[in-house]
Amino acid sequence: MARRPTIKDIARRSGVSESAVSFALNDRPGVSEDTRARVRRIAEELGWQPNSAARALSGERSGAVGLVLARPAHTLGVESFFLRLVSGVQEVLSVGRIALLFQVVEDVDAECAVYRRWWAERRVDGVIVVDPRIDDPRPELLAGLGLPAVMVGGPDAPGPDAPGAGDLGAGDLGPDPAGSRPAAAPAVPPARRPSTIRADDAGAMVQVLEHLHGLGHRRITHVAGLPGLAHTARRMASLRTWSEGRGLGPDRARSVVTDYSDAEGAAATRRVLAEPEPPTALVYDNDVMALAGLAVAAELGIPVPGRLSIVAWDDSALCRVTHPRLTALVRDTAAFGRLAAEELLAVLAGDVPRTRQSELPRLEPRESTAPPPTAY
Amino acid sequence: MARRPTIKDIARRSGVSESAVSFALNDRPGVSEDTRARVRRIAEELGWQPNSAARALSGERSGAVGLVLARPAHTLGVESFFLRLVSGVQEVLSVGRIALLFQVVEDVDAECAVYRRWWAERRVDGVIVVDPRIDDPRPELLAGLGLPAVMVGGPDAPGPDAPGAGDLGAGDLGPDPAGSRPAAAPAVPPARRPSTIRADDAGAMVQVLEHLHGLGHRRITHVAGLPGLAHTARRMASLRTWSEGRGLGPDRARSVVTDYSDAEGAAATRRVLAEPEPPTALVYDNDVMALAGLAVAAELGIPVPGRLSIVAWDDSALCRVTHPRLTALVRDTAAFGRLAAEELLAVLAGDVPRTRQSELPRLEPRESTAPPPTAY
DNA sequence: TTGTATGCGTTATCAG
DNA sequence: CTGATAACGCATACAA
Repeated sequence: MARRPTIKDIARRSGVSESAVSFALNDRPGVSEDTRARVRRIAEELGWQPNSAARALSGERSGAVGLVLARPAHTLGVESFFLRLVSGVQEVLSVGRIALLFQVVEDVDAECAVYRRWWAERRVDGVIVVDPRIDDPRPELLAGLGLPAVMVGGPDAPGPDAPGAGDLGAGDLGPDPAGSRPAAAPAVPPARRPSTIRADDAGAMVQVLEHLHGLGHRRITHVAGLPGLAHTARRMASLRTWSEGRGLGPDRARSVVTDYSDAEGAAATRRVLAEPEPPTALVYDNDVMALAGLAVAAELGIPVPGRLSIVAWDDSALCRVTHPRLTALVRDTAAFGRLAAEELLAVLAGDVPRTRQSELPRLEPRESTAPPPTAY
Repeated sequence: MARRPTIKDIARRSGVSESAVSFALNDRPGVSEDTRARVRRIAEELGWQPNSAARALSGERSGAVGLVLARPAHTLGVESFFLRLVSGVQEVLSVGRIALLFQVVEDVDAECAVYRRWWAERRVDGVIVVDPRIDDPRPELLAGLGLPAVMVGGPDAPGPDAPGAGDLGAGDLGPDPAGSRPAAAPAVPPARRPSTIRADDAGAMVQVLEHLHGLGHRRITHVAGLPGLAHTARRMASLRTWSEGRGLGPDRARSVVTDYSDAEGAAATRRVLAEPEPPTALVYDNDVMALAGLAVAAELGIPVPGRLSIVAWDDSALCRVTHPRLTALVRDTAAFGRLAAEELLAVLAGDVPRTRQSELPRLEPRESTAPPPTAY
């Protein structure tokens, strides 16, 4: 590989010392404006860029953040969401010349292993964590490692956001880096806990339900995603609360869980539509399942929205290419990613981890929702 | 962040020198089996991992490869393909503990800028390049930088694969790292040109056309993707060659280009179906457009496959959730990614860049293809 | 077989 | 304001 210019080259060409060059290039005082300008010009000419390894070695900063996607192999409904999220994340990172390390793994255990490795190798300065779970081991792990992190789509009701004293072990080798589970780990100072970007799943669910209720629907089924995910739980809880408030029992409004796949989405649809009193409206936790549901309805000869209304959680091109086009919950996923990246940069800059709220999604009514047949 | 163990810690604990530890850990001769075992045990205990920055600095290797996705904002049809590709890439990289740097940018110019920056920062040891184009500036650029690369889905007819002598300039600072286009760059030694992983688009296209022709179709339209992409050109050329061989003029078999979006896919479908002698079969270059086309047909009251057959290039969950389910060209995208990663590792290990062929895709007939009405 | 001495490119700490 | 000099953690050529 062709040789790349170093600070030494610049120093030689500009006739000053290496440290002067370093100062000039990093906007530090201790160098005359004249010299600074000249050094910069020469650096520019030579196409110099700081060697990231050298900088990391001396500066304790790798200039990279990580993102791991644990996906259970056959589940691909979240992809569109995911790529838009990453795109937003990078909009923010790239201005700070921060690189993104990306890894796809099979499950959360593997994900944790990646975090440990990245930490031990000093590969990343922080991580963005997606798909928060119930009893999630990751916040503890990351806090224990002292690896700054942002949980994307964190809990609706986070613990107290205590600003932080508390320094984790000036101790010797960190918390058992090779070792087993963080289960027995001691309580972690709140200041090192990951930040959280909250999506208002509860509010969004109410919005959807009110839309359907307003149209006259009284039998609604929520075809939820993986039950282990925090946002699934939040949506289900929100539905329960809402339906109690509306005086609808679990026979009228309920959630059924799936693994997000088209197969389970279709199966769930078939099951509930075969009941003696089938729902008149279905809310799907992603676009792929909504499509699968629509296909099942077509197959059964059930007109949408004539006899069945369908709502997709999360919009995508898919929701607009069906016939009828799907009513969907639209959110600005790239903005979500930007917010997460900004928060991570803030934490890296020394801010106390905190919880931030993203915008409430907007329900976009299209052709797949209408009053139920009984309303006529 | 908690302190991480270094080689020095291991040396102290095991009572040998740092270099002995280094030898032991890197499987180099010059250390007794006894010592090696002990050192390893202690390293394990301490949870030691090599500091990637230090290793990169001394070893000239960053232990990371890069992948840039230039996507024109509203185009998201390739996503499913892309994530599966990345997943396959990582299966291979992760065994070698190579990290993947991932970046999403707006266009090819920005992509080139990323390569230059990564090169100058020594961020990556090599890159995987996707979406080869006609008159692609990237191979020249990468060859000039001396950055090992693999083009995924490269040309069907690559230049001669000359094994390589030729060393690019022991020259001073490499090829104009800050500078403008590689246009005026001198011819690049073949040995530094990127490797190529070929997908047999031509063969796949013939397969699709033969399937349709066998069913009786004589008016076929290929709704192609972005015309600037090499694989689009290959598919179009293949269709032309095939149709000439079959004696079908451009009024019977032809390609129309789009930008891959559902909108243009739908528009193209509407346009061709409105012609006096509309095609009886449509081949779409991605799944999203195929879905859009299906929706248009539904809207126009044209039964599929009764009066119109539809084929999707690239399978995904989407093709299985429609009604009817879409006949699709299935390829093992993860295997494609694995192959690309293996080739990159080989080049990094010193192999001469070469061209490798991935498996021919398989056409999976489903419910969207049938004989045309005129065949009855 | 083992320990010592350098270098990798930067940043940071000192003296001048 | 400037210029040596020492880290940072690892690899390696060389001496013991």
